[in-house]
Amino acid sequence: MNDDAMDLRARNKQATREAISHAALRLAIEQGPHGLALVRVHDIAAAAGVSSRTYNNYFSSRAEAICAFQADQSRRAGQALRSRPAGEPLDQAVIAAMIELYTDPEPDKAGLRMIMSTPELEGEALKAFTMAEGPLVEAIAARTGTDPGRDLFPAVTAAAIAGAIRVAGRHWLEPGNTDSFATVLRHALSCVFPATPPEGPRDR
Amino acid sequence: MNDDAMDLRARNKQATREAISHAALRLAIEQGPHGLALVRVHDIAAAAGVSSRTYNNYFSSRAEAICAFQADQSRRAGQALRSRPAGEPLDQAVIAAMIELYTDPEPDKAGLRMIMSTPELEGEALKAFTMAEGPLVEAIAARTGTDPGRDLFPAVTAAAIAGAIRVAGRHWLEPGNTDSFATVLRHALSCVFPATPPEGPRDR
DNA sequence: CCCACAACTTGCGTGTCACGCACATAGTGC
DNA sequence: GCACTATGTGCGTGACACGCAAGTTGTGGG
Repeated sequence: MNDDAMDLRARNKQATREAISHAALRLAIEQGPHGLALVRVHDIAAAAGVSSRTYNNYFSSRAEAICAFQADQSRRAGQALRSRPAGEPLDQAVIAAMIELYTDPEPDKAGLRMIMSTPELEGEALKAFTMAEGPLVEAIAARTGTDPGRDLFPAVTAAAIAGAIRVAGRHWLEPGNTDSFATVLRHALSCVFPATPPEGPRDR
Repeated sequence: MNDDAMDLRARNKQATREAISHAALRLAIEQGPHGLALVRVHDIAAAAGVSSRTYNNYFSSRAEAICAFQADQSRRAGQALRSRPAGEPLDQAVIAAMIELYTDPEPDKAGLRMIMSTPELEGEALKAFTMAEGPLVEAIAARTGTDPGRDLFPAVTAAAIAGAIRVAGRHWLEPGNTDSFATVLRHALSCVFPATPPEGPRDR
């Protein structure tokens, strides 16, 4: 995260990666959901200032490059939950952590609309949201004292959270909606926790 | 579903579609998760008895063909839930409907392992599971008397259910597991409904 | 300060793929 | 039986993913 913590090589690599994914998303937004096929690999690479071959060293498909930002954000979900106070109940911790992660800053509506409403990107977008689950499972298990290998609760809850975030994004993009993303996300996550989950480890 | 309800054209089309997807899945399983690149479009088409061009008229990627069966099953989720008795509580209806849909017959372990543990298929597999959500939203909304356009509960719950089914599949495939899929699925879905959802329409 | 090594970028060649187009064939309804 | 439409097929084209080898840039030891 902090550039000073990496050597020059790692910083350059990170910068190249971000330049490519940023260029890919920008060009995709320019063409809109229906003109994705017009965004050539050559154009993305040129816009990022690298060769087409280098683009392929970082991403193996346009979809992967376009959705990279979303995927990176999802990867931070576990860390966001872990950074909440230890005593905080799971539902409150999850809601606070996810709102902080996904609304700082407010998501780019055009970018989110691009990756969530383009059929060719659908699979990669789902992968991006699903990437939050792995880290979340560990964080939830640690907070609730359950064993993710024996108890399905952490994995199911993580999947439900990721699904709620996705649903919140879809709802936020709808034309008539005027609420902030934080508001929508809070409502969506509240549906995941209608009641506080049971105390201590569960049987099986 | 019933062939007699379709004319000859539709039956032939359905048969071709199934022949292609079945051949694709079979060849993929033969090569295993690591040899997916060796399964050529030409081979799939030949195994299904059609030309490569026809294969492309039905599916636009190998992943789509291989995961077609899973996708078709997900599309029936809404109908499965609607076929439960009207008075049955949501949680019981969902659990009964999903167990019936996904364990009749017991899933093919090799096929499920193929689509769930092959990186190149990950996006398409997620799309396949997510396809259950649309029909489920309508069925849940109808059963709970909520408006899916105003209330996020049906969509979030549908996403949670689809996620639970996916988690159950992953857990069922783990080496040490000896339970039937119905058992695993029941446990996973129970995590989605720790308490009965509130009665009647919800605010917002 | 310099040099050997490792990491990264780049150009080229190859095999595969998705898809538009035009034509052949099969099913349908009058 | 006859037009009409839907579907299957062969061919050609443009794009892409990736292996390979050579050039370039950063790193660390002497």
